[in-house]
Amino acid sequence: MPASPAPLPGCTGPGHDAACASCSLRELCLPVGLANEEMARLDELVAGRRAVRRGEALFRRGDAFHALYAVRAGFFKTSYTSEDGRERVTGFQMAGELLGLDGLADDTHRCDAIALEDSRVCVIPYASLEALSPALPALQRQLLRVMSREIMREHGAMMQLGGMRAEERVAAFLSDLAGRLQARGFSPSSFVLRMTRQEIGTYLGLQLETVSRCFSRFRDEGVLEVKQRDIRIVDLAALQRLVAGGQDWGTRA
Amino acid sequence: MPASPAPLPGCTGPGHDAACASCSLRELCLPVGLANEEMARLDELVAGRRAVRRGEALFRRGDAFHALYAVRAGFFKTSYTSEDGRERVTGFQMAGELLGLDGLADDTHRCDAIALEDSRVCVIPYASLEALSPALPALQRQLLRVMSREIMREHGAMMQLGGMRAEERVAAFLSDLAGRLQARGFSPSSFVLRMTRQEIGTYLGLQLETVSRCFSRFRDEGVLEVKQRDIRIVDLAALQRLVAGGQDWGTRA
DNA sequence: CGCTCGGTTGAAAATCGTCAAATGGCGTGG
DNA sequence: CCACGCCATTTGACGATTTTCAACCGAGCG
Repeated sequence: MPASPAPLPGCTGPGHDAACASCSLRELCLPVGLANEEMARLDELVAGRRAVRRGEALFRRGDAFHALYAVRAGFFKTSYTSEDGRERVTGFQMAGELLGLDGLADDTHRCDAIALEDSRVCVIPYASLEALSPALPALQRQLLRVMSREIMREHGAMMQLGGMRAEERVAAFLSDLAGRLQARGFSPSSFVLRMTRQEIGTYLGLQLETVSRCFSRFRDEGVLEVKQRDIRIVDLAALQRLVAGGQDWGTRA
Repeated sequence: MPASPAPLPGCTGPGHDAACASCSLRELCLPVGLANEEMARLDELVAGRRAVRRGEALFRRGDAFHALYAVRAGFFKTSYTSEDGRERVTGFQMAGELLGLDGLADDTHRCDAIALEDSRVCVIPYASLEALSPALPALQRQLLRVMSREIMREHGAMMQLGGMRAEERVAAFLSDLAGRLQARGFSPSSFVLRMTRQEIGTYLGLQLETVSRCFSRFRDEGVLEVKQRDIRIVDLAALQRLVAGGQDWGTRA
């Protein structure tokens, strides 16, 4: 790690403990495809880090938009909350994923971002990003790519859900989660859900009871081991078959 | 219209008949918020126009990505098609809306864009856009905004659908359509659907029969007049109440 | 130790998908 | 110009899935 000293012990200070160049997430984060020198400049941009404790908001709907956030560690959900207090989860974000893109549209965040466990993020002031962008075409390109990917993700994942039944949705959810965990070097088969059944439900467009029942059925079928939020995927292939099956009839005859 | 002569009679030539500055869609299209001089430069970028006849593809999944398209007139759908020929519609685009953003992620289009009526688009080569971008921060900003909006649109519209029942989805669909038509100076209450019930269905995650039944029910309730694809919205407020109601219980108890 | 919250499970009710048939428009070809 | 056939749409009946309502369990916390 050439650009920065070893990770600092205290991590809530103004500086950040790992430069982009030495960050283990650089292959999943904004710096994808940037040359070392470019990465260094992006690095200067990162205004600092912020710790968000479980249950706290990184930003809330209505907040002025002035920064993007890269999740460094932890787990977030983004959601809309209607006046009467009911919420719809729009996504779950883990390390290496970007938060705050929703604010670009009109300089105001349109959803809440809540930490589901104690988390840390890199703060990337948007003004600086914009200022630096002309000098770093690769960065701008990457930013657009990330956004495009985001569009595809929603577009893909969510739209597909439209044509799936409950079991298939839950299978898709678990399979997606497993894939993302694996990409980050975590076990794709054994993990702890950071969100409640209710949150999964509103994300998938299902009732919490239905989600619970799906978990139970998978357990009964030997596909999954479930103990509350501890999940062990026994037969990932089976889950993926379910997903594929559901996509297939897509719009069915 | 200072910059260009009146719309030319023949419109399939290499040039385009209305410069961005004089285009009636400039408030809805990429040029939003650009100064006149900036618009002129964007204008130079537009490599030309392309006519796409009903049923033809503007681009298909797998096509190399090299341009964005602004719909100048007409109506498109974007969709994924699985191997067995079933398709899922991911969106409908009308004049002033951008197509092709899906290709940014990895330089390959990930969905099909099909004209639902004879249409014309402005072709904006992405290489030029990227090259010009550093000199036109406002343009870049606008591009990001459009993408952010797109994300919110999907995220918003689609996610909401997750928690809605069939009637509410169809109401949301019609109400959204009415709003977009109005923004373009068309009648928001009387219009012709350019897509089939099936396409609406796959877009909303419903069966075509269910869509048809919803139309019929709305007709019976005096909310709508339906004659095949001719639609007249009699009571828009009622539709909007349905949508709001559906969002409210959002994730229900 | 009692409480609350999250999760599980059951049974009844409602919604939506599935299958089937009939109608009507539109374009093609005679 | 008309007849034919295909496709989109509508409508009905039935069945499957999912929601709703309700009760219960277990873990964590004051």
